[in-house]
Amino acid sequence: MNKGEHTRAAILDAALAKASESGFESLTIGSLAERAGLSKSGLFAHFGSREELQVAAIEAAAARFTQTVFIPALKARRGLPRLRALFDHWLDWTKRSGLAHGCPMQAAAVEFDDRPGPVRNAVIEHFARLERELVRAVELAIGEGHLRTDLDTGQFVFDMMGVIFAYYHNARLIKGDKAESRARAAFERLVTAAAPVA
Amino acid sequence: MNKGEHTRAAILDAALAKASESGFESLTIGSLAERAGLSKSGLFAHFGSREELQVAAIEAAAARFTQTVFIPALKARRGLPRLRALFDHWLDWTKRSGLAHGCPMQAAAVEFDDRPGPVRNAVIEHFARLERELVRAVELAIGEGHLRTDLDTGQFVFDMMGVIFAYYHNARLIKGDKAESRARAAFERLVTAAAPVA
DNA sequence: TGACAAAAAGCACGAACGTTCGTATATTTC
DNA sequence: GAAATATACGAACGTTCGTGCTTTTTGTCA
Repeated sequence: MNKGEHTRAAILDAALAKASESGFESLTIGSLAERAGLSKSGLFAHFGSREELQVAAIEAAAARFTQTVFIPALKARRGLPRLRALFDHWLDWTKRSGLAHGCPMQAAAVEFDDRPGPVRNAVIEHFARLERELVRAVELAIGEGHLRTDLDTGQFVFDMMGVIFAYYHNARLIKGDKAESRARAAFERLVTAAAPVA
Repeated sequence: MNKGEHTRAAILDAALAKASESGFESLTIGSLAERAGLSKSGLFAHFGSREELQVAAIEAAAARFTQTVFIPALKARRGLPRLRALFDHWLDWTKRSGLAHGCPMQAAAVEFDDRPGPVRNAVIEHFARLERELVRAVELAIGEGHLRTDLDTGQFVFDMMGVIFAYYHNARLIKGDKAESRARAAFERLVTAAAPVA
């Protein structure tokens, strides 16, 4: 890896950590340069603009999500086990990837849902791909005979995302210690309701 | 109402509209003054600081939520009908209160979940009260015989909030037109699963 | 080791930030 | 109507914002 690519990666690391704490809107050139141990202009040179920096940070977060959630889940047997693995890794992916202060993608989704532009497009793209992959995983589980054949896959994914959102809300804002157990219980109820008819 | 209180209310109206669009962090004195037709200093005099302005905006949003969601729901018969009314009004409360660009409380929850201070405290207080009221509504439904007596009320509220979060995510970011029908379907499944044993 | 490219820093800019003044004009109270 | 208070204004503060330009340092390879 080049020197330039190396520092660029380091900058994005710092950017993700900061975005996890206080959102992507807090990604200012100055504060990020200080955190990364660079001068403003030195950092700025790596990205053409602040917006490009934000987009790069979104893409870095998405890549890390893939690396922390999807890739490891492939080790589980396909079907329901893999779907469970996806859910498990999704629950604690922020901890496992050093972003202990919350899911940056969710923050980005809320911050940019009404602000058209490249950043919003990047966020939308990530969630669209995430949804596609989840639907595919559910379909695989159906194919393996682990879930009902007449299951509404889109609805299942919708419900699953709701559980995740509720978990992050509870764990981060309220600091409720029951968040994880409730999230798991909710997911189990989802799976049970989608089980094949006996 | 005094002249001062009147303009203060007008400022908070503008603040809520802006926060609905682009979050509470976007509530700058200058831009808000321009939108409200005041000078920066004129607006500033109504609040001791930007932070106090943000807190006031949170409280105004919470009050409007109460007015748009809870108060009208009291007209429904207590028990399950009222719980349904709460869910219905919660789904479209942003439209019905002129905040078409999304739920400001959810935005605030994500923006401030890791930033201690008065703003965060105000957000936490709102969600704590919301949760209390929801639990109470569920308990009433149990008392009326509309829901199982052994229902885990906290879990039910957790699930219900998940549905709402998934709805707002889908409707706002993805602009999915199925968001509402899926949210209603998810809530119905929740209610069915919590129905009394026959 | 020297030449050349890449990377980082230095410097400056206009604009916007929150905040503090002093002052002028409405509004309320007597 | 006079006195007192509320309300709003405009100017300026020091700071930070994003973004250009130029210069210096650093890395890379013949």
